[in-house]
Amino acid sequence: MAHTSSTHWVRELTLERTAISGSSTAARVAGVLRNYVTEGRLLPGTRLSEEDLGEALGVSRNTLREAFRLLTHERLLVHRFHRGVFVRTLAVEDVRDLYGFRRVVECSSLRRAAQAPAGALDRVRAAVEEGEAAARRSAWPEVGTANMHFHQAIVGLAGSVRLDDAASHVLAEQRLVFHVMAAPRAFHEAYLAENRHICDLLFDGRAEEAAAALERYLDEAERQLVEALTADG
Amino acid sequence: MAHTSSTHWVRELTLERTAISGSSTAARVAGVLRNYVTEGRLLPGTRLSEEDLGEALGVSRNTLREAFRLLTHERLLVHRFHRGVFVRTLAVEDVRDLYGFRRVVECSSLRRAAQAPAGALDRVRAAVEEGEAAARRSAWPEVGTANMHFHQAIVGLAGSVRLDDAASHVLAEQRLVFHVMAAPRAFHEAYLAENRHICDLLFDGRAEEAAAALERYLDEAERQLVEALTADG
DNA sequence: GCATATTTGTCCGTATGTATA
DNA sequence: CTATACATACGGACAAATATG
Repeated sequence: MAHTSSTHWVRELTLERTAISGSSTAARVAGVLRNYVTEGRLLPGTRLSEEDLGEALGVSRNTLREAFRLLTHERLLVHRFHRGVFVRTLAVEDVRDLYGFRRVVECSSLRRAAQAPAGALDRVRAAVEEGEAAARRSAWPEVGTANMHFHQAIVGLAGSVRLDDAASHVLAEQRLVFHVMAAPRAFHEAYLAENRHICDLLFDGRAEEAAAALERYLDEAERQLVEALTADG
Repeated sequence: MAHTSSTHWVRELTLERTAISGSSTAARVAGVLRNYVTEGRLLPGTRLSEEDLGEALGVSRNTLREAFRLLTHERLLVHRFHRGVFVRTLAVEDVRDLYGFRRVVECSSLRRAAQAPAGALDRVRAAVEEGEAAARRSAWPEVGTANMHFHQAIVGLAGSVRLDDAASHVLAEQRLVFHVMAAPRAFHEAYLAENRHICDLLFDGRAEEAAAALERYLDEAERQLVEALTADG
């Protein structure tokens, strides 16, 4: 029986069994777990028991393992042989790596904004406004989500779905480390004005300045996260 | 029974059963299939039957599906719901997408060469020399491989393993479309001098010029591939 | 260090739903 | 419309490795 400790969060898991749905069961299970991880309800280091989870979600071990594999490929989970799967724990070098990726991809995408596909620029502005609106409502988790949309929209300026895809994985992984910030509100809030500034430069056709601003922005965010990581762990 | 048409290539499949080997069975299966795809022995559009392949390789369907997932994640295979997995067929828009990714990632990595980690620059030069040596031996497939190493080394200048990873998938996917070139020798040979030129600019500290040269290079390669694709497809 | 219990790794058989001929 | 072939998903079995006492 479930003697293991991690029974709290398992209990509240549910899987939408509605309709036939185009996607597979494993994909839906992966979606549920992905939300739990990115929303911080499943913390890094937690072990995901095949038996407990399978029972809670009402799926077989084989399908559950399929969902695990999907999330392992996205780097949200890690698989240790004969020991199980765990929510990924990011180290300092992982954070540096993530920002190295983002500096290359996001800044370069900004510089190419002049050749951006139709509608891509508008999605950048929409993400900025989404964040500002959420801040006015004091909905801080949504501010964080809007911030992710902003950066995803910047990558979208390059017009490559493969680049969008790689960026979305990196941004999801990024959420594994946001929870170390003691004051997430202040952390995300500070970047609202930065996003607006970059957006305005972009619509002014000053792509090079926008890219430079974003680079300073990413440097600062990396510095803050590394500091928080080394402080407590 | 094997009534399906695709029995020729399945027959010659073998899986190294030697030793315990550090890697999993699925990883070895994926390696065998990856080689078949990148070497052009398994052509785009071919369906991979779970039953036939599992029997030929002597592995269970579960293990085989794991291998399929690995290769699907690399975009070498596509998975159509309830229809099976197929060797990916690239369309013109895929080629444009690939080069969109490469323009952003490779050119931006070149521009950051000044902050490249130790040894990264040397790996660029080594790849250039590897290609030149292979050309002197008239080993054209190896010239193609060295060319991939060159571009991978350029991305390595950015110093992000996640970026390296994304780039390696894109470069592997690129091989799905090389087979449409009627004269692969001429295609790869033409870029040997370009690689050397970019490498020299890089070692001269003229990163911006190197990035501009690479951009023209990628534009030209894309144009050639699109032309070849629209001609016969 | 040893013996036991638990968990994962691998594989099989089968039932059901879906697409194609 | 029927039949066939196949992927999807489940449940069970046993081996192998790990964790626990």
